[in-house]
Amino acid sequence: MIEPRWQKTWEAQGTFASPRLPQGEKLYALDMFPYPSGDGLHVGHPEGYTATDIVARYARMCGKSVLHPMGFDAFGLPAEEHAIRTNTPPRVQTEKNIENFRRQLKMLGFSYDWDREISTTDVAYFRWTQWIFLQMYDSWFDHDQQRGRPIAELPIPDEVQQEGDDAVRRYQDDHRLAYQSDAPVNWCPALGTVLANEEVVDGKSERGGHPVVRKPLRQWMLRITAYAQRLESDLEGLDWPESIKALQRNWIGRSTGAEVDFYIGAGETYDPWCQARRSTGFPRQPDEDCLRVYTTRPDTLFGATYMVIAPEHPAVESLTTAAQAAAVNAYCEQAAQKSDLDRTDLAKEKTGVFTGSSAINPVNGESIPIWIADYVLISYGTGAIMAVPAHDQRDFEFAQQFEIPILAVVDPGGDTPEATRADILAATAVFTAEGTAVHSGVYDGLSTAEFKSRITDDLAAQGLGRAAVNYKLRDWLFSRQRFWGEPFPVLHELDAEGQPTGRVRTVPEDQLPVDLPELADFKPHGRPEPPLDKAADEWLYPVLDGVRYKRETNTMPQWAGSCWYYLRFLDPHNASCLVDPQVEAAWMPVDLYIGGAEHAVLHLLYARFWHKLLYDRGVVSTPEPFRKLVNQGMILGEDGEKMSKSRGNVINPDKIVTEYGADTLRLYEMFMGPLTKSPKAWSTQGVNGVRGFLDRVWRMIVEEDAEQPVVCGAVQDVAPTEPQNRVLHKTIRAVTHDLETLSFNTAIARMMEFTNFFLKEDVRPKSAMQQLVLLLSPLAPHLCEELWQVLGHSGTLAYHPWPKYDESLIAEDTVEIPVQIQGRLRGKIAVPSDADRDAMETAARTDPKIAQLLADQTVVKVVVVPGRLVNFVMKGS
RNA sequence: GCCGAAGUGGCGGAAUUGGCAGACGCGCCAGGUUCAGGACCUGGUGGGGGUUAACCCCGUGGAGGUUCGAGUCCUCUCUUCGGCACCA
Repeated sequence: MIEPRWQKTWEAQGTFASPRLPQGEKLYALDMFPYPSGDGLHVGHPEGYTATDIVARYARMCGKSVLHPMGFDAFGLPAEEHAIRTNTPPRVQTEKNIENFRRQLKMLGFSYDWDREISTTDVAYFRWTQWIFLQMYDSWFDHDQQRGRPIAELPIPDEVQQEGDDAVRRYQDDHRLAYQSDAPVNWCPALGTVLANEEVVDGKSERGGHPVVRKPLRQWMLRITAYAQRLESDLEGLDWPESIKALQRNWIGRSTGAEVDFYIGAGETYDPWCQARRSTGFPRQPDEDCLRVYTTRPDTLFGATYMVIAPEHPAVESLTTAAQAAAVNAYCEQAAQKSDLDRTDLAKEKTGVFTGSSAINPVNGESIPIWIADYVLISYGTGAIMAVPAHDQRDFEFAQQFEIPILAVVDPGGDTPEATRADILAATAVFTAEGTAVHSGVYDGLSTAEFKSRITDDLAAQGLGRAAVNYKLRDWLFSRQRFWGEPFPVLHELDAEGQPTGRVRTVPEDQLPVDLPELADFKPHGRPEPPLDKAADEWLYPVLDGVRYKRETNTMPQWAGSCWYYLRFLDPHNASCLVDPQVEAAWMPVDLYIGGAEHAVLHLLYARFWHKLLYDRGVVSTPEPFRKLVNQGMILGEDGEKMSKSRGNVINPDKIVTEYGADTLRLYEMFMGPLTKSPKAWSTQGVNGVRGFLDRVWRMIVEEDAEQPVVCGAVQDVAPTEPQNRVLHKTIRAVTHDLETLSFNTAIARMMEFTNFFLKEDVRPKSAMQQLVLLLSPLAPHLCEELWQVLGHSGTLAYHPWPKYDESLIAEDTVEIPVQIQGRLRGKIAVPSDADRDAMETAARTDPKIAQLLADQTVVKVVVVPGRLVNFVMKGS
């Protein structure tokens, strides 16, 4: 077997070790590192990995310094579940799985620099994951400068300062990029454990089908929303698929509109309030006697016939009248029980309850009722809306349900596909698009766009509103109730009774890492608190500077380790910092990042967020980590269905390598179609075809049936003939171009054509054979190294200069040109390749067949494209 | 509902970006080789018509349009896949 032999050679000689710093042009080619599952490598993995490997090998032959690393994203739920099931430490199984993955990756001949291998579960690695968390904790976001800054630089307002140190501390805590908050968890009493979202199906545990309830728990959040603006606008400069950018933009969900305050005080105090607002302007925080809403359609203010606040809105209590109290309490309690899913998917009918109070519409002074309904989310905008039923689908449904008046204030100007103009103006149909204002006082007749900007300005002048931007993006719930994840480097201070004081202290940097404790067993302890609460006291209760603490027992989510692994590859063994700044500046950004589209949003957004914080804190030198991103397509089974054990259509890479070889697997996956095409169905016949091609390449160069591989007789040390040179140089040109554009399928097709041609040649110039071996080597490295040796070379070809093509050897003396009449193909002529228009037209007219067709016809126009075609246009066309 | 991607032979897919549609591979057909099977080699292979020759017509999901010329550009439309989905 030649493949394992070459793999050993590469490893023994350190062929693919990257230099600490690049010399000359650099290429950082990165794969999305895998989660080492117990099932081993899936054929989807080698697809992207082969693509980056080809690019990396090609770049080396072009003289670039290449960084091409691999590692493992090894924290995760399956290992934890396995540990619970077998009561063995998760690290044991994880390391077995990594070993298997490493074996499989090496078997495929990827040119990784294995000295840089990392796993997110390495203590020496997650030490720096914890360190980055400390940077988050130590940062606040300066909205004026749009960047994260050290918490020490946070300006403290005087009134806070006067309240004392505790107030200052709380104020800082409220501004940190990592902060604590109560967030609901999926608590399953029957299993006695907290479940991840993916372990909950229809409100029941995936395993066992036990009921799951939502229970608030103190957890860590990351303030990713602070970076929403930059995460969106910086997408523009990235060489990413537009579809992925669209997905991220959609996820960030920027919208523009206005915030407006509705007065909720007593009617007779409305005028003085308005007066006061005119002088004070729009306050940063709304005062108690108003309800602040966010709307993208301030132009529909005149059509607001009621308001809605979320059940969790702080004003619920004060707005509820005695008569409504019972109904409101019941409704809010019910809403609290529902999960987000229940509130969306299952709620076909709008629900809500009247508070008994009303507010005053600032544009016309009219009083409108305030309702509570769970179709308004506390987590978006201000948690309160003005409802314009005539021009919002949800409000329309709600108003119909509860018989609230509907007033049309936007004239569509004509019938729409859904409704007539008359229905819309009569408010019996909803219209949500833009139009012309009606029933809007002095604003009547304005277009939606004009109206929006005009009324926003007017409200701002009166101190009643202001332009505002909102994002769908939410802060990132960053803690998990798991034992197989990075511990937080955080300590909770305890008082003399052993109760938490509420003060938090971070583990000093020089005491990192905080390693995971050894657990006696892995069974759930039956409480919603994290499983690490079972750890031994010496881990759980450290004493620092004479103060006793309890460690944070939440762990970080799996995303944490993958947020920055691309940085550690640059300097994986550095014990004194995350990455040497000189090394970072030399290698970053990642030039090519290939992985599955399933990470389009979360991983790529989280990683960009972390990178931006590290950029703001001076750890990295680029604002974005991944310059070019490519998503490989999904590979389906032979039946065209997604591969799964239950369907029995899983293709095992080990089996393919055993039967056909690694080069065949690599080449086949690249030949299946465009890299990014998705999905692609596996075809064993296709694998066979590719194997046949590699066999023909071998036979083209090597003597068959010889004891030892020797160059076959047809391969001779002679200069190529003119046609041979043409094929050779065309192939070099096409393959070079195709590798640059990641069009591996066509590159392979071009080399097949080369092979088909030269197999028929009785004499095959050795120089041409060598060039082909070089061209094919990034794709099928084992075979090509072997052929290179057979052709008489001693070392590896991995750094041999890439073949160059000579345009003058490609050019033909004469070319065949299609002749068209009325745009239809009617004949072909052979002309000198440099023939001018006149010569081409003459040649076409002289062709017997064309001449006959042109006889008795009036040619009104002749289109001649030199080197391409001749087209005669007749009268009457 | 909104956003995005894609529809080309029996199949996977090419087409230097407006210039000979179907490269290359699979499959299939015929022939060669072989005890046989497989492997390998040679030739053919979009559909229809034709005196089976020359040649003609049709053809890139569908309908229009722009152009001397459209798989490629524009408008409308259908289908499939992926994502988001009470975000005011």
